[in-house]
Amino acid sequence: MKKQDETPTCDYCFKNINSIFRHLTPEQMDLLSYTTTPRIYEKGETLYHEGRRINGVYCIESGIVKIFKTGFDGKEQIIMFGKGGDIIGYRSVLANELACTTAKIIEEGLLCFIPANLLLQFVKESPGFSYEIMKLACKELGDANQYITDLAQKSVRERLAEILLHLVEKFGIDGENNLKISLTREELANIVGTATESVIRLLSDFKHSGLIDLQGRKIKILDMNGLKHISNAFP
Amino acid sequence: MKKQDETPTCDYCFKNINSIFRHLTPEQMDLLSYTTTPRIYEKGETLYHEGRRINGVYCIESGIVKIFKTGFDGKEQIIMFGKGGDIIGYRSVLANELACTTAKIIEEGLLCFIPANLLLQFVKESPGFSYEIMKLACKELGDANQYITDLAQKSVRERLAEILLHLVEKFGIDGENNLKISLTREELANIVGTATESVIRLLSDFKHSGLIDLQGRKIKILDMNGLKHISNAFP
DNA sequence: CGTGGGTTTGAGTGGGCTCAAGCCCGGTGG
DNA sequence: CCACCGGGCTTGAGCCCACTCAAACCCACG
Repeated sequence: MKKQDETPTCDYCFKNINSIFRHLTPEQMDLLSYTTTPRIYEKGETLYHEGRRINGVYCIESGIVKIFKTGFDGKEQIIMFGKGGDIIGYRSVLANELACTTAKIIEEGLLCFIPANLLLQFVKESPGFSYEIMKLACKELGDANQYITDLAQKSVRERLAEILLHLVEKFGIDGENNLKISLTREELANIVGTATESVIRLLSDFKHSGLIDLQGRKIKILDMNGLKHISNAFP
Repeated sequence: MKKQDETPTCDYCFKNINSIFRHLTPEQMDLLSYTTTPRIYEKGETLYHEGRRINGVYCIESGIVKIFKTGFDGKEQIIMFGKGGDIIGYRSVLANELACTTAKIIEEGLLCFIPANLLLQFVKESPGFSYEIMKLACKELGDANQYITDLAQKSVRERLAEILLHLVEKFGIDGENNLKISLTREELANIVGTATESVIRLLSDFKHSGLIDLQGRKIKILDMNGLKHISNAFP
């Protein structure tokens, strides 16, 4: 929560070995650093709104962003989370469509905004960058297809177990096996695609089966293999 | 069903104004025509298998391809259909992963196979082509996100109505308002993500409500607006 | 010490699944 | 030509998962 005095930098985003920007030339990197201004975004801030125009993408240096669609009756469906190193919003910019999701900060962090024209310039100029973005989209598409199948065919119980494992994979666990991301029960329900009460009952069920332990929002993972078994995934 | 004597060509795929190949140079187009050999694929043939390596993509000149994942218990989940002008399999080739879906012909037609290295060469050489593929992936990603939300939040009834409208949009209707794609009840169920019996009951329900008419596999669309209303989509 | 957001628990219900049987129709072989 | 077969389609019965509604609890915070 304490404010940082030093000028924030986007080293993790831009210069990391796995960064999608790693194929840019030094000149392009300079342009990127020059054009973008990283800043701290606080919990609850909205980066972009479903259905509105989006004139750039966000690169996440730290923090967590939830990306969701709003259904017919106003219920959120969480599509994915973004964390350090991720780039979000590129779908709508590249497809030149209105945003199909809303992005909201759920854990404060440093992000930087990259204007659409700069992104498009890099796409045109750099086949390497272009290819990275393409791979990213294809990867997400594969994940989406998997989730469609799960939603269509698996029970809520299976899906919840699977989601817990996905969260472990993406955000990791601390020294005491606690999941590093903190979500409300409702948010969990909005990932799994079920009612809040169902998540509560199933979590409590998992706890009594010795698979997890619960302390408020902290979820301690006790038996990964048990969860894998329930999820019917992760072969 | 009658065999064609003339050499098949891929004009629709390659030279159409909306083709993703439209930004290729004449030399690249020649290379494409020279390298690929279009052929008729018959109903039931499998283009590629989920979980196996895929060493190229398919361009559909005519016919219909169903693309599906196989769930834990062997049930198919249809992810999308491909028709004339579509290109399929690029996801796995570009992400350099095993195929995440299976592709099977459900209506015979002319397709041509484009080897992975040729595709990748074009991606590297032609920013225009690269951008087209990127847009395609982004478009599909948007559709996938929408379907995730629908599966998670809508009833089977709503989803079935929506799927019927999607099929009208993609495949059109003939002079008598019959849907131009012919699917088994089971296939319909495998799109919607439900049991075959549920589809049958709901179709019969829609028929009694005057929304559609049924003659074997033919589905006649009588009331688009009624379907829209039920689907809670298409604003 | 109230207030409100999040969480938990219980009761009741119904959408949609499973299982089972029968029907329809085109194909096949005696 | 007819009997048989099999795949797809339809209908019915029963059940259970998961949703809804309602009430109470917890706890951080002003």
